Amino acid sequence: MTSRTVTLLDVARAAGVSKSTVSDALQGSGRVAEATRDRVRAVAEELGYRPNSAARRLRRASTGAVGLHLPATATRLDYYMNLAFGAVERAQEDGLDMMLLGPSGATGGRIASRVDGLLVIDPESGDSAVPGLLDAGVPVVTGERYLGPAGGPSGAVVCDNAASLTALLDHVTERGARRPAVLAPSGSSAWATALRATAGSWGRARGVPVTLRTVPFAATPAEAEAATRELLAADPAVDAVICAPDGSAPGVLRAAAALGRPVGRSDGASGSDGGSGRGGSGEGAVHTADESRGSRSGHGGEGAGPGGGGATADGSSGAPLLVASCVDGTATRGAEPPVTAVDLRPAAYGRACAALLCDILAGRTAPDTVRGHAWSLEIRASTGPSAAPAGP
Amino acid sequence: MTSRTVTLLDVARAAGVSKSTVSDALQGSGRVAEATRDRVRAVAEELGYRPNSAARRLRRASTGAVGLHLPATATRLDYYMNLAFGAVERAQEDGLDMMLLGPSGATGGRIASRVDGLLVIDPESGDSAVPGLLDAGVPVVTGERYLGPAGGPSGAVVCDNAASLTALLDHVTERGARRPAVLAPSGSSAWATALRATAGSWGRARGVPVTLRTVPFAATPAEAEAATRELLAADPAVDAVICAPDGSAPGVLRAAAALGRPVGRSDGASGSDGGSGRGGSGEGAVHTADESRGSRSGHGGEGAGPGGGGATADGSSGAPLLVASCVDGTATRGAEPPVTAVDLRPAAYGRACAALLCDILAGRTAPDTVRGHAWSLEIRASTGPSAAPAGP
DNA sequence: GCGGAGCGCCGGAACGTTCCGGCACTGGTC
DNA sequence: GACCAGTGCCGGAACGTTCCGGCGCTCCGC
Repeated sequence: MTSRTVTLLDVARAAGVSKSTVSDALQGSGRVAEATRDRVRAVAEELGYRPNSAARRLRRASTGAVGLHLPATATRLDYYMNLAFGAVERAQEDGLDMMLLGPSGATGGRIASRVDGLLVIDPESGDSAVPGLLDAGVPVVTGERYLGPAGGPSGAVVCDNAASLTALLDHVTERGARRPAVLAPSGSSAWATALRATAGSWGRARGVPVTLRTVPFAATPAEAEAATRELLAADPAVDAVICAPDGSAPGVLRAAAALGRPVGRSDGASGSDGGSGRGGSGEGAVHTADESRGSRSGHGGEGAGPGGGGATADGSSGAPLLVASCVDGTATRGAEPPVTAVDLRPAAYGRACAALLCDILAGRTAPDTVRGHAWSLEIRASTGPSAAPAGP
Repeated sequence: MTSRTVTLLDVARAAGVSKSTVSDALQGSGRVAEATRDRVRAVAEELGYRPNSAARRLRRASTGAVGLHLPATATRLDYYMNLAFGAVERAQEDGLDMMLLGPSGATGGRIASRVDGLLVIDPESGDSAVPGLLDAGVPVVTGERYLGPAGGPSGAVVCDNAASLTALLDHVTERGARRPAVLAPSGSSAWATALRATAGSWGRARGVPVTLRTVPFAATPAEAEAATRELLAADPAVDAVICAPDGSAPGVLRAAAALGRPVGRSDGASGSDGGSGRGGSGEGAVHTADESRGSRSGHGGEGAGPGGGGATADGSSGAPLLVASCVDGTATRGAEPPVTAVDLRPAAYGRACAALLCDILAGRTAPDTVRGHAWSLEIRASTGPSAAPAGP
């Protein structure tokens, strides 16, 4: 309160050494006797010395901060919130601050002077801020690859989205689905692109018709519901819906309910408990409602051909529907029934991105390193009896 | 690429003036002839001069950045994501960067040297990071008041939570509810505290028993569901549930469904459309079930003893239930039926907080200014026929 | 006893900016 | 014609740190 701030020089005078020695002692660098080092540390502590970061940065020519860019459409998705906090936490371990960059990214030109590196998550080639970020002159790590015209070399942390969708498709097939459909995200992000491609290739490889339908990158439940309704109206033989966007799975469930399609595997003889006391989300809820709907099988989605013919003519109304999502989150975990999903582990993903950037900045790894990030399949009631009853 | 960075001195030499003149010319300060100013500007532009922020900050003793602290439990809530982006956007307008502070806030002591001001959102007295932030020595603006031991003076942007819950209670009463219940958040945030207090005082003032039940600050749908089940089991006469936490409303709806309580107003003679074609979430779902409800007004109160005695013994099962939420968001908008909620307008709230901080930093307003933030009540199907049919 | 190696510490010199005092010059006034 | 006010520009001095070269001292080997 009295004196403004306490500087290196103050500590030096108090400790009876020069400012260089104080700097060396506190930084751990240079050659300083252990006794001196301890004394300086004690004095600094006592005086409440805090290094002036602006001065340090000026001298060291590094800002001590990294920037974080998220997709503009992200504001609805808790996925990115978790990712951001994971990244912050990891960056902090390396003493780096995290600047949250606005979606506009209008500060493109001068961003390089304020951060040492950049984290660009799910870059979309449609995002006008991205190119400026990619060659801002600082190391960049992208979360998922950038598919637009490349700038300078940049690291990346990628998920094997083809594998995860494949796992999902394999899973529902194993659980009895014969005609899966995929609600794939639009847009040009690597994630969206990979999912659309995989939906097609998986079907061709397995000889199974996969209905592909495109929905917005950050589709709302209502949009997913509408898409599902249209999907099922066009082809009632569809017996599994894998919906990609975060948070939209409840819409699929609602559509299923409205159309009288029970969700989950039919043979899962889970006694419908009549609300047994407290706690965890019971399974119940899904009960048939057999109206005979006009069950004409129109010519379906854009990707798929006319699909596997005949056989499904009708009578499939009321048939069970398996539901799964490509992104786990509050919505899938909390849905009724809980929805099988690929857990991308966003916090860990954020950590991984930050870790790679830290490693690059510290020179511990090459600036164009690409690392993978593991996902896991969370099997829940929406694709059959879950492995373990979900605890509270 | 050739020469490293272009400095003020480079511009000065190129323009044939001194560095002071360049500085004055570009900053708009000082006395510089208009012709010189233009020339310097042109040269700077041509050379691609970017001021070194570290040097500027060192000299000016300001960092050009503000910190943002969010509740540790926030990672699930898109509310805070929206708020954060609103704040970033506003700060950017004043040329300020936004640093995302980790939930741990372990960097407490030295934070003052890295930011010019702090935004602390929904500070909870249980959050150990908050006190350190509040007297970090820089101006602080809190989103909602901090109820713990106060540090230095700080500005605040507050919502009238008492008024919004009152509006909600008034609304459900007007729509026929006689025994509302509130699922109020635990914890010591101003928001939670106000809601708990208002639930009690509103009931006392109106002579209406209000059942108060506490749920976690960031309750999951499952937790809200369990709470609602217990609530309705203990007192089936409850005919409206107002659930506070963001994202948890679907749980209330599920509990209602499981207990056979239709959601919405019974008299809302909305022709039950049989799923008319495409798009928007239909209203459906609400169908009468006119049993005579026991309409006695027990002595409610927050403590809620064993609940209103007799009279409600039974028979009220199947009576309609009104549902509303204190926080609007994806979950309430996308629910089936859509849930009436108080829209706190998080992005605007974030903007308002940032705006106040900017004003304080710029000396445009006193450091302990308190401003209000307006909310709006979004009436939807869960409390009766919505005013306007929800568009897509 | 003397040269050299190495250890411990020190004194500047940057880093790029802003700000303050001051200098030269112009033009008006008594 | 001398003085004064005002304008336009400049030079240096900070801001607080890190880094580099160097200086004295101790200790060892021959």
